[in-house]
Amino acid sequence: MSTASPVTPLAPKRRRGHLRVAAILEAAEQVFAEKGFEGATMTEIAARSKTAIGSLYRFFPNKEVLAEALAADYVEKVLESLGAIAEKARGMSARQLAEALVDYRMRMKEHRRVVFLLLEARGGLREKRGGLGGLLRAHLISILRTALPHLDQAGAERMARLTEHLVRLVNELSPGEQAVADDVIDLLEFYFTKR
Amino acid sequence: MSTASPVTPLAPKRRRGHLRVAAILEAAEQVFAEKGFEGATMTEIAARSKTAIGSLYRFFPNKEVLAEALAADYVEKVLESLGAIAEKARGMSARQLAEALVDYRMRMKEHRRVVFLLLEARGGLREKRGGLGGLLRAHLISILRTALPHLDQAGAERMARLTEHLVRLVNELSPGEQAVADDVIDLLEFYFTKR
Amino acid sequence: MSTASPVTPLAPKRRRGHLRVAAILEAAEQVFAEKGFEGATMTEIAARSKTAIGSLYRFFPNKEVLAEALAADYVEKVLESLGAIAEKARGMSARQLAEALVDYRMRMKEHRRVVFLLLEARGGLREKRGGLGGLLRAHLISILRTALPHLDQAGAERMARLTEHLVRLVNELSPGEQAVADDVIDLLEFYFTKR
Amino acid sequence: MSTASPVTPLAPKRRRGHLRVAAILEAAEQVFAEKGFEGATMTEIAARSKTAIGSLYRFFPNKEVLAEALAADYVEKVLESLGAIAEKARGMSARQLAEALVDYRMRMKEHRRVVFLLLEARGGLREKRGGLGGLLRAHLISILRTALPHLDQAGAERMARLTEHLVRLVNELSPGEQAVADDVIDLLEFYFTKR
DNA sequence: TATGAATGAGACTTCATTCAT
DNA sequence: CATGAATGAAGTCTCATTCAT
Repeated sequence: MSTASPVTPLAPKRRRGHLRVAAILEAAEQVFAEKGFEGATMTEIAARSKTAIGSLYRFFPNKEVLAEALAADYVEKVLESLGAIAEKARGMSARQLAEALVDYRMRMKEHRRVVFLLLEARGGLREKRGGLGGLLRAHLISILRTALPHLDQAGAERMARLTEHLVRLVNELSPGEQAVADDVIDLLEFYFTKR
Repeated sequence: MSTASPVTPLAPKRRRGHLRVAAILEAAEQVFAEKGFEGATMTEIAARSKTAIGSLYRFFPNKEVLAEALAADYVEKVLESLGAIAEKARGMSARQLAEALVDYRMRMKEHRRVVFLLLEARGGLREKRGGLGGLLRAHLISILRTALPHLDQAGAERMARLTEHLVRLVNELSPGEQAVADDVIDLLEFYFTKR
Repeated sequence: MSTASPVTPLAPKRRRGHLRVAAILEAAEQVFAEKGFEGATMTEIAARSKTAIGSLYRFFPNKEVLAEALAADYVEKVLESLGAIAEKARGMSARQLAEALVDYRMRMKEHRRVVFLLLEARGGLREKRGGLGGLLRAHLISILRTALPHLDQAGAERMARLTEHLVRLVNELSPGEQAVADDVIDLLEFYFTKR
Repeated sequence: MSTASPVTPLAPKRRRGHLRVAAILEAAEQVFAEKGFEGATMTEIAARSKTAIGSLYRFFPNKEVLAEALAADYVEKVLESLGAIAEKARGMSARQLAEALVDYRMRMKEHRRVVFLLLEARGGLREKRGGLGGLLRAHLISILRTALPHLDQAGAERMARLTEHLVRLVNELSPGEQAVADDVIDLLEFYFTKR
C-alpha cells in the first residue's frame, strides 16, 4: 500500500509546494549541468534551493526521479516548441525551416546542458532516451517530411539525425560566437535544398 | 600556463613504455566512458586492469591525474592525426579536406566518449579545456587557413567552431547510420566552398 | 517509583473512550508486532489507523509513550484475567490451576508479540519491566500461594518464574501445534502437585 | 563480475583480519542483544569493536549479513553441543537426558539473547529460521527418539517443541535464580518419563 | 483542533586515499 | 616495490518530531 507504487515525484498539494518544487528544479538543473549526474549531490541541490534535505526528498524520493523530472520538463517544453514549428511547416521554404529550427534551439538555451547530460549522456537514463530522445527525433522527422515533401522516410530519418546534431551547436555558443549560428542556418538551408 | 600542475603521473615521459600503465589507461578509458568521471571508481579501474589498488596509486596519485593523463593521451593522438592532415592541407580541394576530417574522426572513434566526458563535460577539468580543447581548435584553424587561403583569421575561427562540432557527429553514429557521415562530408564541402 | 513520567498520553483516564486513540493503539500493536520498536514508524502507525500524523502526536507525544501506553494496556488486561483467576484460586486443584493459567494465556494470544517486544526485549523499556513485568509476577505468586498453601514465599517465587515461562509457550503455538498446550497443562499439574 | 555474487561476509586473508572479525562479532552480539536488529547501528558496532566503519563494511557488506554471520556462528556452536549429546543419547535415562539438555543450554548462555533476537524474532531473517531454527529442532527430535525409543515421530516433534522452550528458560535466569534450573530438570525428567 | 508540509539529526553505505606488511 | 587492509569524509536517504495553516 505504501511501497508498491511506481516511484514518482510527489505532486505538491499546497501552494507553497509549487514554489518549492520550482526552486528545486532550477537548482537541480544548475547542479546537474555543472557536475553531471553522479557529481551532483542532493545536499547541494537542497542547499542551493534553500530546501531542507528532508523536504527535497518529500518531493523527489531519490536522485534519479529528480533527474527524470527535469528531463520530462525539458521534453515538454521542446515538444511544445516543435509543435509550433510543425503547425507552420507546410509550405515553409528551406531557409524558413532552418531559421525556425535554430530559433527554437536558441530559446531552449536556458536548458542547455541538461539535455546533454540527462538525455544523452547518463547510463541509467539511457532507456528513457528511447522514450524522450526518440520522441523528439520523431517530431523532427515529421516536420521535415511536411516541409520537404519529396523526402522519403529513410531520407528524413537520416536528415533528422544530422539536423538535430547541427542545431544543437547553438546551445553551446558563447555570446561572442553568435555569428556561427548564421552559418548553421546557411548550412541547413543548403542541406534541406539539396536533398 | 596550464602545464606543470604540482601532481603528475609518475614518469610521464615514458608513459607508454610501462605495460602496467597502458593497461590502467585502457581500463580507465572504458570505465570513465561507461560511468562518467564521478561514477567511475578507482577500485574498478584497478580490477579491470588487474592492478592492485596500491599500484594504481603509484602511477596515478589520484583520480583527477588519471583522467588528465587520459585526456593528454587523447590530445596527443588527435594532434598527430591533425598534423598529418596539416601536412597535406596545402592544395587540398574542399571535398578532400572534408573527407580527411571525417576520416580522422572516424579513426578516433574508439576514444569517442572519453572526449565527451573528460574534455567537454567535467567541471573540474573545464579549465584544462582551454589548454587541450583550445589546442585542437588552433590546429584546426591552421589547417583551414592553409587549405582555404582566402579565409581571414576570424572567418577561420568561426568555421573551425562549426566544423569541429559537425565532425564530432561521426563519433556518435551507430553502425547502421554510417550514411549520415556522407552527408557530413557533403555539408562540409559546401561550407568550405561557399565561404 | 516508576509512575508519573513527565510525558504521558493525553487524557489517559478515559483513553479507551476516544475512538481515535483506540484505532491508534490497535494499529500500533500491529506495527510494533510486525516490525519491532525501532522498525515501526510513526508514519505507518498513523496511516494504518487513518490518523493524520499530527493528530497521532497530539495523543501520544512520542513513540516511547505510545509503546508504554500499549504495554500499560496489556498489563491492565492481564491483571484483569489474573484477578479473575485469583478469586477462584482458593481450593483449586493443581490441574484446575494449570488449566486456568493456560487458558488465560490462550485468550491473551492476540497481544502475543507485543509483550515479547515491548516488555521483554526493548532496552529503553527495560526499567519499566520492573514495574510492569514485576507486577505480573507478584500476582502470579499470590495466586500460587493461595491455591497451593503449602508453598513458602521463596518457593512460590521460584515456581512463578518457571510457570510464567512455560505458560508463555502457548502464545507461540501455531494452530497445528495446539496439542502441545495439553502437555503444558500436564507438566504444570505435575509441577504444582509435586512441590 | 563485481555485483553478481551472493552477498557474504568477506573471509579475511590476513592474520589481523581474523582478530578484527572476532572483535566485530563480539561487539555486534552485544549491540544486537541490547538494541535489537533495527535498534543496533553499524556505527556503534564499529565503535565498540574499535573498528573503522569502512573496515566493518569490508568484512560485512551490510547489517543483514552481519546478523546472519552471527546466527550462523551460533548455530554452529549449538549443533556441536547437540551433536555431543546425540552421541551419548542411546541408553541415557530420562534424568540424564534432562540434565544434558539443561547443561548444554547453560553453556550457550554467553550467546543468550542473540538467539532470541536473530533466530526467533526478526522478520527479515524469518526465512532463515526455517533453515537454522528448523535444523536445531530436527536435531533435538533425533536425540529424543534415540534416548526414548518408544516415541513416534509426531510425539517427538511435539515433545521437542516444549522441551526447546522449557530449556530456553535457563538462558534468562539471573545468577540468583539458578535453583529454577533444577526445577526445569525435574520437569523434563517427568515429561520424558511419562510420555 | 486537525492537517500534513517542513525540518534536520542520524543511519547506512561507498570509495578515494593511505600505510603497514 | 607490490599488495590489499584500514581509514573516514561524504553521500543518499529515513523518520521522529515540530509548526504554519
